[in-house]
Amino acid sequence: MDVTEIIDPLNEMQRQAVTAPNQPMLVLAGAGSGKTRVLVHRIAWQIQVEGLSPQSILAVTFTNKAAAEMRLRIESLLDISARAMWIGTFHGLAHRLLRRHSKEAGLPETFQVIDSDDQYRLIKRLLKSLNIDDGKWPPRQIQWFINGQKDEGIRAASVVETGDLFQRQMLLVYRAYEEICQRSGLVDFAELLLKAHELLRDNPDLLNFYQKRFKQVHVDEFQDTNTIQYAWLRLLTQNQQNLFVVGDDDQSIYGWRGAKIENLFSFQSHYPDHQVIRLEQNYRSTGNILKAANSLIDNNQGRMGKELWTASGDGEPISLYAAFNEQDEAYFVIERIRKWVNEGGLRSDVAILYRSNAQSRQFEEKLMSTGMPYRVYGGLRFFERAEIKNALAYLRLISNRLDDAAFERVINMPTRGIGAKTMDDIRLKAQHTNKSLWQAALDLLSESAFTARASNALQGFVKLINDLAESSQDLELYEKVKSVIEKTGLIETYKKEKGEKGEARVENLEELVNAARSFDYDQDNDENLGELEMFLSYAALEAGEMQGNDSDDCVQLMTLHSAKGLEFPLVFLVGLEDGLFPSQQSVDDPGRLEEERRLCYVGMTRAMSDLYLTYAESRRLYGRETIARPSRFLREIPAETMQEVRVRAQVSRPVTAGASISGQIQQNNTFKLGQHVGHAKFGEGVVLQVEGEGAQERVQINFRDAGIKWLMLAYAKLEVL
DNA sequence: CTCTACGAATTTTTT
DNA sequence: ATTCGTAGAG
Repeated sequence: MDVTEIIDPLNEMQRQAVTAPNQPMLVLAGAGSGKTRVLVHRIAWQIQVEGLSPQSILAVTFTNKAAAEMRLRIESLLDISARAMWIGTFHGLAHRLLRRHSKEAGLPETFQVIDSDDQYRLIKRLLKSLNIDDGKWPPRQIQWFINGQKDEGIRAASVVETGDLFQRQMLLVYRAYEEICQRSGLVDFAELLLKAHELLRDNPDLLNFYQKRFKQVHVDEFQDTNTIQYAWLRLLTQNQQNLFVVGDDDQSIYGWRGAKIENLFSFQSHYPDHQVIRLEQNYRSTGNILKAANSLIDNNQGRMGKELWTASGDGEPISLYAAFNEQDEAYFVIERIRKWVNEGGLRSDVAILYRSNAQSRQFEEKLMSTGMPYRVYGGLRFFERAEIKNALAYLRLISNRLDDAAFERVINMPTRGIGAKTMDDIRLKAQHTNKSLWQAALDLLSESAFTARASNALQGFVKLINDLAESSQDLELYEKVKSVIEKTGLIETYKKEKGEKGEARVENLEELVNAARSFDYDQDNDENLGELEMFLSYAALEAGEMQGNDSDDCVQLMTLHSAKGLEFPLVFLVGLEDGLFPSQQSVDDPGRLEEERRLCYVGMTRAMSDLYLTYAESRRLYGRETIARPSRFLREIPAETMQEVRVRAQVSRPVTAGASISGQIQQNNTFKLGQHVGHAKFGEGVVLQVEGEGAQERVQINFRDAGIKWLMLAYAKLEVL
């Protein structure tokens, strides 16, 4: 292969990064500057030119999606299989290490990965068994504490005690939690990273082996690494100084979950011989958008310094729309999307970005009633659905009877007459004898400690699990899954469940069988573990996307956080109000405010050619009408890049769904949004909405004294003030 | 065990 | 407003 293929598509700075000699490298890659391209080409360069073998390449990302994309692009560039390379998420690679060296890591060979929901339930149950009031000590907070400590690399045993009551309580649970996980063979996400770090730290031979094996270590989105992830990277690269990281301090938006933007600075002192390369040429957005984004982010302190520029022109100005309320905001956005589509634009090229999920609703309703296809990113993923997790819990229990989390989950699902009392007895026994719930249940059964009824029910359950384990022993994976959802009565229960919900659940369970059928076992077969166990790990580590409506041409709705890394020709950044964005909880803390600003920066730089910023003067939030001021971020954007859209003068909206589908209806011109009116009985008020036409026309009015009312225009005698 | 009612909370999310 | 979880009744 010709080296020009690797080099030619790169600009000068990218080329410098790709072809740099082996030394620590920090590539500060602005939004849209070709960061993934640099990583991919760098790896290709090392294989093609430096002669590294694929197995000496390690590349770490944060999401499975990013890892998959990188792998794909390397394969298509080099036209070789990237299978031998270690490309994956921090968690995925940590998992692989722990599977290979479970003994050295002090884990049972069959350990299983639990997701945050499992973790939450486990903690909740733990509190109950420790007799801790979960009202006073919210499980969420404890989960937060435990994960926070683990992210910092701190074990319960090594927490520095302050004598603080709060801390003492947290620590108590942390210790108990560690114990129960160890006993049940369960590993949570943070534990994967922590254990992987300890594994290398405490086993010099292993560390040495991997240090030698990985000639180059690449990290994507380095600004998002937390303490333990960076520590792990340092262990691997401290001898060979072969760490190549790509990141952007201006796009660090995960500080709230432990990401340490400081790692970017630490890198420079930990690797004194490093080289820094800045990628500032942007290939995505127009000049106006970049100018605006640059000015905004310039308000942050202590940046590493970077200014995006583009070789293409200024483009259209950014549009700013001041909506009357959140309804008006949604209507405005959807009108503009319709216009875009009418002019031949693709819906899938349009994104509506918001700060919090609750904001999607307004847009969904209006999109739905307009009949415009859309897709909301972010809800429950496939493997996180309750029915799926129930089925998986059965499989887990079959694989490992010590799995207390799975036991608790399915002991009475579907209901089989094992109630709270029986469970309490089992928990108590387990706690006293320091055994698993399963063993405790067996012990209690042999002691005939239950009423006949409870005893029967419990025996039935024990037999069910044992029989399932035995009968499915030699079955194909998908047959195992099938047999589980049928013989446990799970699918039967959901079939009886009324309505669409039950139907959807049955479908999901059937889909689970399909997922098992198409599970690619060979790929991960190097980890001497059963197929079922690998499938379960896969389910936990890769929760799977939502239903794949990818083929349809849909408007994309998502939070700003989930938009990172994506780009769209037309972007609506909505809800730009103080208190909403930046969120109320951040406005008083300069650090958090800066993170919000970076979030805004990320949002703006998603736009390729057209960017709309909108805010509502009044918004219904948590059931209350609130008056908001435009976001402070708007004032940080230069006026010459922006153009205010005024539609209220000509168009009276919102319009109802039916009306807007039928198209160009004539609206009355008397009662526009925001119009002050008087009513004989209700007094003075302001028009909020107008809908319907002719005799059906109604207006919604916010009366100063009487509150918000809908009035039929034909009957209500309204007076224009 | 299931159903109803009431109260509390309510940024962001991946693994 | 809405959702979610728990407590108490049936």
